[in-house]
Amino acid sequence: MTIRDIAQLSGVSVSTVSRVLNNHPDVSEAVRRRVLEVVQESHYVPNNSARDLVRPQSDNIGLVVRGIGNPFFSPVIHAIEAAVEQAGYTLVLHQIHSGEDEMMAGASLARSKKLRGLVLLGGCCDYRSETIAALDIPFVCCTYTNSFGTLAQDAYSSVSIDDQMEAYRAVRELTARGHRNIAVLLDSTCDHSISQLRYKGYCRALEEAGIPLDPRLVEETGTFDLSAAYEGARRLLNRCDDMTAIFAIADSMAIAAMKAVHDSGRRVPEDCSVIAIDGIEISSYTVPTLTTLIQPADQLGGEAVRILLDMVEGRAGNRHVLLHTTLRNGESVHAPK
Amino acid sequence: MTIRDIAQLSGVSVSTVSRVLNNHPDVSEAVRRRVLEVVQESHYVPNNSARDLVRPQSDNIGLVVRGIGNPFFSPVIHAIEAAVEQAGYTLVLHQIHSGEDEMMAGASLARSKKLRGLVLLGGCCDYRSETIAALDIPFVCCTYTNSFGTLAQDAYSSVSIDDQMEAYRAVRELTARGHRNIAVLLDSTCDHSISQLRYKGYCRALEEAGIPLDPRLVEETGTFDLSAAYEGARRLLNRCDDMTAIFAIADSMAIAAMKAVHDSGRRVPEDCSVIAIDGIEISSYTVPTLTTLIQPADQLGGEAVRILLDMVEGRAGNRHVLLHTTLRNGESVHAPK
DNA sequence: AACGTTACTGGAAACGTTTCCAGTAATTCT
DNA sequence: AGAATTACTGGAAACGTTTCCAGTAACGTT
Repeated sequence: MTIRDIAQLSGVSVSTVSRVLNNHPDVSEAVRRRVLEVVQESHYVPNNSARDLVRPQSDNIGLVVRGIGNPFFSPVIHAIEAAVEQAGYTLVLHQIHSGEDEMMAGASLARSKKLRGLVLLGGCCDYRSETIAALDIPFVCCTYTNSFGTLAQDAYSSVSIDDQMEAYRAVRELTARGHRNIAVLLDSTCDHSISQLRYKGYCRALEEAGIPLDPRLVEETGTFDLSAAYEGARRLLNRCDDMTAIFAIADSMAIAAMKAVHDSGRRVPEDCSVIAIDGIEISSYTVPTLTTLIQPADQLGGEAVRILLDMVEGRAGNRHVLLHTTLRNGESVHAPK
Repeated sequence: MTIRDIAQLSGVSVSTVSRVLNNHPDVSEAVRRRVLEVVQESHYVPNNSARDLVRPQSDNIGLVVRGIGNPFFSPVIHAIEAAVEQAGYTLVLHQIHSGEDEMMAGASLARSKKLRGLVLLGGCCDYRSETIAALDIPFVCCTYTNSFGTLAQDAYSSVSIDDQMEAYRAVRELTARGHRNIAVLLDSTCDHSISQLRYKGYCRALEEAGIPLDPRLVEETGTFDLSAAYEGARRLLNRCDDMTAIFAIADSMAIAAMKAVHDSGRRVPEDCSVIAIDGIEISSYTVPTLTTLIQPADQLGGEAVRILLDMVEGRAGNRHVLLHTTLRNGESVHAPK
């Protein structure tokens, strides 16, 4: 079933059918109705490949995400999709796995799907100029900042929270209450990641409170899943019985950590406070509820798309936007005994 | 940058470049290397649209999922993607929202992307023969059974747990321990859904235990999110102070329910037991851990793809597979006081 | 030496659209 | 009435691939 069949069936030319399908003005009402009718009853859907092939540019926006399963990403992806659709574009979603390079995946996707722009979600940000050059469409990084200075900042956009600063704020919630033996639970799925930035914030907060950095209190899990976080927290609990608080760099890790605290016979928050950054839905339904800095997920996704489309449609150049978290005062933080 | 440029740059014809790119045998080693080299350094990626357009059939398998955010789907999607990729196909993921008809979305996707087969995840299963006919490629439904008899069973495949039976098993865990005032927490995002099947299992278990069905103990939430489940559980708790157990039809709802129980001043499981079906990762990190029937998510996804590819490649016809859950004995179930 | 194979390569058609250009009929203007 | 405009329609090229077919050169065989 092609456009030619439709043309034949409705007794008009191929061009006319095309015009009807694309809402071009120059077609009579009678013909338009007739064609639409035929289209309807023959279940015809235009072949997207042919369409994309001939159009000078597609309406495709790519989203490359590392780990769709990450619960924090759910609302972000949702917001991105909504914004993209609302603007009349189509979202092409591509997941990448631990080994892959998201930049390469993005470049490949961009060429093969003729993308207008690209959103990168949850990647490692160790891009170099050559890599960026390989990708010659506008792109925006979501959920991490470039604070390492190795990137060509003016070649792309970003929108994220200030990971280092927010981590600093989180840890200050603890130091302000008098905690001094504060552990940090990191993940290390990639080198220059969010994890490192948040770790820096942790260090700064300690330093400012005059607390020396104690390597025993730093725990880095190899993979990003709950069992790894749980085991990490267990090691911390075994190693440091003077620890009074844990800063986890993600809500999901914090949930695992709270469980580990509980299983060790201690209580959250009386014996050990837990704080995190993210604000996923489920963390306000745990017992106790998690105290965390909520990332504005909707805004993150929405803003990312807005910035990207500004670039795509030539309204504005690239820019870097920082959003702020809001503290949710749950039940998992307390002054130390 | 097209295949013609590559041909020019490497001094061979377009056909030859194509052959190199598609690993056809009839090309000399020297030429192959030369072409590959040029491809490499010019970052050339074939245009997928053109490719799909000309090939008699694509390598695309579609996945239409209702609510990517559902945590239970994460491992299923992961398994599906892995299996599809492993078989040399490409997964095209499409999310649909509450209002949309997944069958129509699937049909549209199928035509426009030239899909070889389709996986439907988490939809409502109110298909009629006409609708199925509109989609003329093999498809497999994942995560729900057809127990309503309204479907043309031999027109498609399915793989899922026996929702009614497993719900029955879950509730029997409660009746066997002596519970008699057992509530059920349903969602109602679509009419003929998993929810209804699990509800039937609940009814059967009660009947078998000689417990009359009490409508006060049936709570149906409008939407599928944690806050709705939480509110539903709260209503139950307010309404029935003789209730000693809750059967939630999904882990995530159960987590919200446990929170509601806790917030009402009662304890899980001493005052109120909670059991569910799903087995998402996080539900074994709650306090207390959730007792639930674990669905074999990996197997579900893997089997779905296997069945689908059997149909696509003509190795076998359609079939309906039922998988079994395994009980995870958590801490959320106890005998009533 | 002529021939059939084999190994490789190039030309060209085809896939299903969109869009530019040209053409026709109807309508309005002078 | 004729010219100019308008409203609509059809033809054909183009998009970037793959693949069929034909062609050439080198090689072994009789």
